[in-house]
Amino acid sequence: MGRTSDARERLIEEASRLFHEHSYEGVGVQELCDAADINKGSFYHFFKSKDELAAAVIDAYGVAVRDELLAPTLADDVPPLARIERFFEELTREQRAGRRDLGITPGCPLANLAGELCNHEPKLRKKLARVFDGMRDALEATLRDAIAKGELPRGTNAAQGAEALVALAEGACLLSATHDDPALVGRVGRMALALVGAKGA
Amino acid sequence: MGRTSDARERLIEEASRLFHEHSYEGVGVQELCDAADINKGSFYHFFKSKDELAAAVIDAYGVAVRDELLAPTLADDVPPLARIERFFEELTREQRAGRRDLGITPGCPLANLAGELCNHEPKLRKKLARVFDGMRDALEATLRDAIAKGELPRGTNAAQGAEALVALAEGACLLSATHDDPALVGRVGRMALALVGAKGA
DNA sequence: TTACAACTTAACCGATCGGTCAACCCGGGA
DNA sequence: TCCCGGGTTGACCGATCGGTTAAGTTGTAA
Repeated sequence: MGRTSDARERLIEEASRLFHEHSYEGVGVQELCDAADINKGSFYHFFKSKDELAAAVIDAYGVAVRDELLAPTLADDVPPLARIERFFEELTREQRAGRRDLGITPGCPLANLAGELCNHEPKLRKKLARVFDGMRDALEATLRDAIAKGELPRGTNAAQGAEALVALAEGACLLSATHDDPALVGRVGRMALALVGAKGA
Repeated sequence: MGRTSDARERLIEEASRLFHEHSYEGVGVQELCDAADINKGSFYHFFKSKDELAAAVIDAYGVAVRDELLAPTLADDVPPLARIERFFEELTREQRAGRRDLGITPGCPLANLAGELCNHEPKLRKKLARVFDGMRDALEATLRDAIAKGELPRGTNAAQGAEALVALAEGACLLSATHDDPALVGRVGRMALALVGAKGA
């Protein structure tokens, strides 16, 4: 077995799914092992605890957010504010897809995990915070671009605007999951431009 | 024992605290009973399951939100938009108080619970949705008042604005907990008026 | 060919999980 | 006085919890 077996990656994949479908505390190590088709002993060969698997799952979420959400939607092939709109449209699409595939509106895996873990696992909490920071930074750069291109007033505070956009997006996903209504993200997203001070919205 | 003993209420109180400090799945029935100083058998005299206790906890949250958050902050002793500002200031104060008392920024108990439960307990999910609806309705009424008093343009969509405000508030609480930074709610809250279309912000 | 490290296997640990049970305690109405 | 019913008690249920252990089974490199 010269190269790393894929058992570890299967574990991370299945854990991402199960943590999101249920919750962190609601999924047992045995269930994770069954899903990844490995033995419990192997689990503890790859991860020294369930927490450590959660850390790996959060890292994987971070990569997915960057590569599958931020990079495509905030790419500079369209004007800056249109990227923000595209960002929220993609969130809406994900909620709709989740609802189609699972029968329920899933919400944001990061937010759901954050709500559960923020009060008792400082290490995981900080890891989640760093993923949110990545979202904020990408949105902030987009807002700065919008200011530079005259789409937003010169005085606009890009840092605070980006922070508020992340809050709006995560809150919208949470509400959309709670109401089982993917369209809620779309409605809220359509107000996002007003939040950062765009005139037309 | 003519009147209902207070064991049931102690249980709800302690469960509100423990579900928030840890999480729903992360707190066992035995721990709940210890905190409320009752026997496990008594637990199942008052509630036929842990789920049913959670339902009672959500109801209690709903009352607290109405009486301790919405009623005082959205009272009409100040102009409508100032009430919205007061609403977010109160959220900030709660995060700060939580941090002082518990050592961590707690986030919103509703949001944390919602993130954990929305994907597998439809009955509790709907109960949580109704509490969020209460927040939205109160904010919507405030926005309508703002429109009537000329603080917002006539064309403002109060319903969607209120929905977005709830998303913004819950998202801000979640981020503030994740970053352990109560001030985040304040910063985001200061942008709330821009979200609904106020000019001055 | 041997040796070692990566990996797998399945039995096992004490603790805890959500939930049940039958016995009991005790105050108020008849 | 007796009984009844809300409330309490603590032992108990099988299942599962997160985690450990020791003995294999590999592929690979010396």
